[in-house]
Amino acid sequence: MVGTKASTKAPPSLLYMIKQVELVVRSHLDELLKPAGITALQYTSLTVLERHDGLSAAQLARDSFVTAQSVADVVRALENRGLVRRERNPRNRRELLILLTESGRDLLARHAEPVRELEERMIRDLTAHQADQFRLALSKAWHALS
Amino acid sequence: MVGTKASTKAPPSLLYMIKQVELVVRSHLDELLKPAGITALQYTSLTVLERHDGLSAAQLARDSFVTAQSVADVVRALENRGLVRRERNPRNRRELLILLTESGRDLLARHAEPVRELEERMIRDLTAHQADQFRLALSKAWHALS
DNA sequence: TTCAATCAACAGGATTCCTGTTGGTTCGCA
DNA sequence: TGCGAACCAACAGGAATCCTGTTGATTGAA
Repeated sequence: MVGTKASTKAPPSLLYMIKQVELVVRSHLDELLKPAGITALQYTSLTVLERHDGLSAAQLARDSFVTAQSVADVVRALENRGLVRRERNPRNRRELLILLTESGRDLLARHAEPVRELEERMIRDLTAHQADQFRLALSKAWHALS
Repeated sequence: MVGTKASTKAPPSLLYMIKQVELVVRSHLDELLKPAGITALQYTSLTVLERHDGLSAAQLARDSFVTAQSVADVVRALENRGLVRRERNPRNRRELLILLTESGRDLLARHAEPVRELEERMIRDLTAHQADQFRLALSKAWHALS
């Protein structure tokens, strides 16, 4: 992070620091996931589906502050790799539900531990209480802008 | 953030929460910057140059955990818009220094206040102390992964 | 001087994101 | 009942962001 070191100027903004942390996380995730042939964004989408299997692309888009079209690009990539499949919602024929496949669940299981270790490394210099406060601050920041 | 509400499942990971906050920040920034015709990423690059005018693309790349080639794409866009110019480093003829133009400084000045308001809105539900701790946690997280 | 490291640039391609449009589905309301 | 508003997926097309691999120039150190 340029500007971290001693300087007479103002500290970097919180907005900038969040971006920098997200950036370094993504670079580690991409490295971790390279053997699996998927990007950090694709992996993140899979973890969302792990929590909420059977979301529609429109729901996923609203959650992600991007357009449905952008989500469709990611979902198509995941579908081509056989990690998700799509199925018409029987209760609402407009919607196509996105569902994890066995292969998708396998991929998530294979990477759960390395990703957990990455997160532990990120907060290794925080106490348990500080980590809780960090989580709380992120949650409040997200709510304030949503 | 899907999964924020009551659920029997585990809470979303910190890695995920960071991404979500960065995402919602970027969407607000993009909205803010749309009239200026630049993206959130391009604006962020400009603010880095505001702090450290005359960086080389290679330095910028190392700071951003992306390749020099990716940085070059952003810099080219900024150069085409007349917001930065490039100039051979007289002390090291390999390097091309990236410098803000008057137009670039104007753009930064025009948007400083709205961006500051966005950041204030983000932390409106945090006390001053909590905001400081938030900043500290982000800094420690960044260092732990760099 | 020679060799490794560094830097910018080019080619080429994948991914992520957008706007705008079309057509099908659902739902409320006249 | 039917009709319009809202919603959903998909297509076309394009911009922005990222990558690998390569080339050539410059630098600095052995």
